[in-house]
Amino acid sequence: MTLAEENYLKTIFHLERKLKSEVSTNALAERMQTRASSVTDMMQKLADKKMLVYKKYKGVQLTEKGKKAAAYVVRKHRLWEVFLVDKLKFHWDEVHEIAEQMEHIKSVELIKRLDAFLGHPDFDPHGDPIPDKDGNIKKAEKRLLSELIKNQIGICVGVKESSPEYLQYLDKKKI
Amino acid sequence: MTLAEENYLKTIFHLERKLKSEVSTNALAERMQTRASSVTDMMQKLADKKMLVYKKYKGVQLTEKGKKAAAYVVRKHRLWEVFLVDKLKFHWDEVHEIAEQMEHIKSVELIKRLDAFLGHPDFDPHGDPIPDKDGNIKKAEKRLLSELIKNQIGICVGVKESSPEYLQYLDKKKI
DNA sequence: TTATAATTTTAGGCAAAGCTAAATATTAGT
DNA sequence: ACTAATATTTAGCTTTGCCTAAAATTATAA
Repeated sequence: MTLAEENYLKTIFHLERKLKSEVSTNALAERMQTRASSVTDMMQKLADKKMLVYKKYKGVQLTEKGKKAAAYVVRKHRLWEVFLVDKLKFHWDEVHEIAEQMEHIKSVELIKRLDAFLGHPDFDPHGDPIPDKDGNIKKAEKRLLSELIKNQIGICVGVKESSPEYLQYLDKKKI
Repeated sequence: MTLAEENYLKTIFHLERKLKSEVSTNALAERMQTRASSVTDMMQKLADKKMLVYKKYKGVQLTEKGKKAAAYVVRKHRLWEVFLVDKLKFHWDEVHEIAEQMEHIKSVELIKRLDAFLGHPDFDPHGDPIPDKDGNIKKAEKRLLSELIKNQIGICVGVKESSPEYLQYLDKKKI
C-alpha cells in the first residue's frame, strides 16, 4: 500500500460513514484537494486491488478488505494523536497534520507497542473512537451539548468538528 | 526535501565521515542499493540545490548546507531510536528499520518535544552520538573493548557496527 | 422531452526516481 | 605509453500520481 492509496482509502472510509452511501468522484476530489480525473485513476487502481467496488459514473464503495485497511490507517492516526497530546503535550489543535504523516509508518509491532504504551486508549484527543486491530469501532454514548437542558449534567468527551480554529475557540471558552 | 533526497544526504554524510574523502558514485550506489546511473541523476539534482559539490567523475562532497540537513536527518533517526528502545521497549536490534521511516516526518516542533520527552539524550541505543539542532556532534571518549588490558575497567557505551545479527550475538554474550 | 448544465471518464502529458544499455572517462598493468 | 579494465555519465524508457482538455454520461429544468 502506497501513501497515496492509504490516503484515498481513509478518506473514502470517512465519507462513506458521513454520507451513508457510495462516494462520488467529485466528493472525493474535493476532500482530497485534487482533480476528479486523478480520483478516477486511483479508483480504478484500488478496484483492481479489490479494495473497493467501482462502477463507472456511480461512485465507489469499500469492500471488507478496503474497510479494514482504511480502519487500520485511522487507528494509527488516532493513536499517534493520543501520543502527541498525552506524552508530548501538544495542544489538541496542533496534532492532526503531524499524525497525518505518522499514520503511514509501516510496522505492526510499532502500533501494538504504542497502543500498550498509551494504555489502550479508546478515543483520540477529539473524542473520536480508535478502531481496534480488526477495524471495529466502538461508539460512545454521546449527545450534543446543544441538546442538553438547563442544569443537566454531562461530561465533555469530544467534538463533532475539529478544525484548529474551532478547537481554539473552545479553548478560549474554557470548554 | 523529498524522502529520496534526505536518504541520499544521510548516506553521503555517513560515508564522508567513514572514508574521510569525497564520496564516489559507486560507493553511494552500493550503500543505497541502487544503480550508479540513478546516483548520478540525484547528485546533479542535489548539486543544483547547493547541498553538495559535484564534479563529474570525481565524486561529491557535502556543502555546509548539505551537512546541516544531513545531520538533522541523523538527529531525527537517533532520537526516534531512543524513543523506540526507552519508551516502547523495543530491542536495540529491531529499531533501525522503523526509525528509517520516522526520520522523515516533517515537524520541527515534534522533534523539539520528542527530545525533551526523552530527556535530551546525547547518544542513541547503539552508542552513536545524536547531533544537536545545529548539526554539531559531540563525540564520546570511547575505546575498543579489544584495546582494554586484563582487569581494566570500563563502561560499555556502544557498538562500532550495529547489524541485527551482531547485536543479537552481543545479547547472547550478555554484553 | 429536449436542451443545457453538471459530473465523470478518457486521452495525452509531466515530474520524480528508478532502470538498462551505450557512450565516455579514468585507472592500471604491461 | 598504450591497451584493457573499471568507473561514471548519458540517453531513453518505466511507473506512480498528478494535471489539462476533450469526450461521454447523467441530471435538471423549461
